[in-house]
Amino acid sequence: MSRHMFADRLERSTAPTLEAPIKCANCPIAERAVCAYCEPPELVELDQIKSYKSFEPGQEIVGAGEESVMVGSVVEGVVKLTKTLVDGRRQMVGLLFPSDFIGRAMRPTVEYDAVAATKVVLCAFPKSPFERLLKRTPHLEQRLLEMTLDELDAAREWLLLLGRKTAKEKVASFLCILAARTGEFEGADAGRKHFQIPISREDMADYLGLTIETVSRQITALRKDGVIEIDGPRRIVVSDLAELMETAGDDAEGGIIP
Amino acid sequence: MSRHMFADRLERSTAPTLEAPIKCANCPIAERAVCAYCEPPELVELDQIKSYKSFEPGQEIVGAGEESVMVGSVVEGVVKLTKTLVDGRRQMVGLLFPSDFIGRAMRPTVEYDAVAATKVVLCAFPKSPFERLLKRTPHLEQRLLEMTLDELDAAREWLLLLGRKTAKEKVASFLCILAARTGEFEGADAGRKHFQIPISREDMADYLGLTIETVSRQITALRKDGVIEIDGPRRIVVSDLAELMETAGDDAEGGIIP
DNA sequence: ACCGGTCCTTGACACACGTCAATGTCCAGA
DNA sequence: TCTGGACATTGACGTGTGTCAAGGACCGGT
Repeated sequence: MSRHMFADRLERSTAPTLEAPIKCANCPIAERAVCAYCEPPELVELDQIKSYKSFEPGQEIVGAGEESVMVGSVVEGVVKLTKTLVDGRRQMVGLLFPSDFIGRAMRPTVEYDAVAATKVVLCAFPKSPFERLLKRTPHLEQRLLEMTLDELDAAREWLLLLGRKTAKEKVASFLCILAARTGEFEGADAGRKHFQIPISREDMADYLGLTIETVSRQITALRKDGVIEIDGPRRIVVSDLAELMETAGDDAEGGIIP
Repeated sequence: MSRHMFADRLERSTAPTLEAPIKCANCPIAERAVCAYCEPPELVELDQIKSYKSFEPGQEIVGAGEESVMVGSVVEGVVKLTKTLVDGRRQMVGLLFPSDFIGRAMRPTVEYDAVAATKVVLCAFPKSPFERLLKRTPHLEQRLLEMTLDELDAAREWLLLLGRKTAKEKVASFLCILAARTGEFEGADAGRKHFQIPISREDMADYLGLTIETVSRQITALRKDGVIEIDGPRRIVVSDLAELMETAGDDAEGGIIP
């Protein structure tokens, strides 16, 4: 995934005239707010205050307790949000993929650490003008509300996972979520699906409330069960998606893959 | 807490004229939307579609998978939101107190069971007219966004609790949260604080991702440590709030009690 | 007062997962 | 090619919490 690939995708497909909406790769905020036919002034303003920011793997984007000054969208890469107890125990509380909203609109401070899990490109807006724009642009506010509701739904599914699932179910659930979120960009044929795990075992452990050793053992167990195949620590082939979902413990019709 | 107490609190303090805002006890939706000075038409409409609904302890308010037809506010009592795995393991994913929003605006179905944990009174609005109103009333939508953001913050703190805290820390954290949410209505003097636990041990276990036996044991342990005193299973006296928060594992300055 | 049910507490034991430690794999840099 | 470090896997063992079971406390109905 080279830098010049990013550059390509970030090119606007059209100029920001009032006649045509702006295309902003993987940034639904800019893309949707920018509707030339209903609110021309906002469109240009939002486009003008946006900027792209890049981060290396492991680099901190913003830390817990800091003042919230930017909001935006993930354009490329994966961002992890984590909370840490005084003695160092860490729990992931958010995992953001391209097109996800990042930042805390309408809140003064950040309550978690946001760290790049891979190379990351953000489409960022300064918080104050974005909020002013938000108040004047109902359909933008509505869009933000919908994204927040999505995150809340995901968080509630996550609570169930952390509180009541076994280690094996946790790992299987995580792979299901990954298959749903990243698999769309990769191969899939008749129940088989292959994709990259974009984060380390340590990050998986922080996501699932486990240790890296347990994560590793459960992945091995799933391989021995014939549910997945492994090609290097980061490359997964799901042999039978239905069986993986069975192992994850959710209802078969449960909406993991919408 | 008698029925006639509810009736008292539900009385409108003023008539719903355009000159004076409506008071709706513990329903910030109706109370805030109803601002006679900025949006008179919405105010009257919101007041006209609202209705009060009562539920007995254990009664289901709405079930997972059902169509979402009502939204509203908790006026009296405590509502639990739970998710259940196919084999019956249950996890609480929300615990609503008076003034909390309940229901799923902008979503077609409900993804969890909502059950009255105590006697409950809701201030309810039919979903469709409420949503239409929402789109025409930016400050109402903004209010809903803020409440959703609050819930998301609480959910993230909850993820940390479920994923990384010990049983003792979980129970202590829960008591801290209760002290913050219900203690305001009860006694408090110089570090000491007493309040009722409004839910059963089973509900606590579902909240904390534990079994009732472990919850019971940890409460006993906290009592033996001298952190709390017990007067019947539902009545708690926090001897030293600072020490309880210490036991909960959060940073001392961490914002459990805002 | 007595009974039955529900809720809570306490104890003995089991096991899933954490902890500690060793080994393997891969890759960048010398 | 060798080496050091980061990351992942595997094994042996310990422990926190679940499971199973018994008993206590309370409450409403008869």
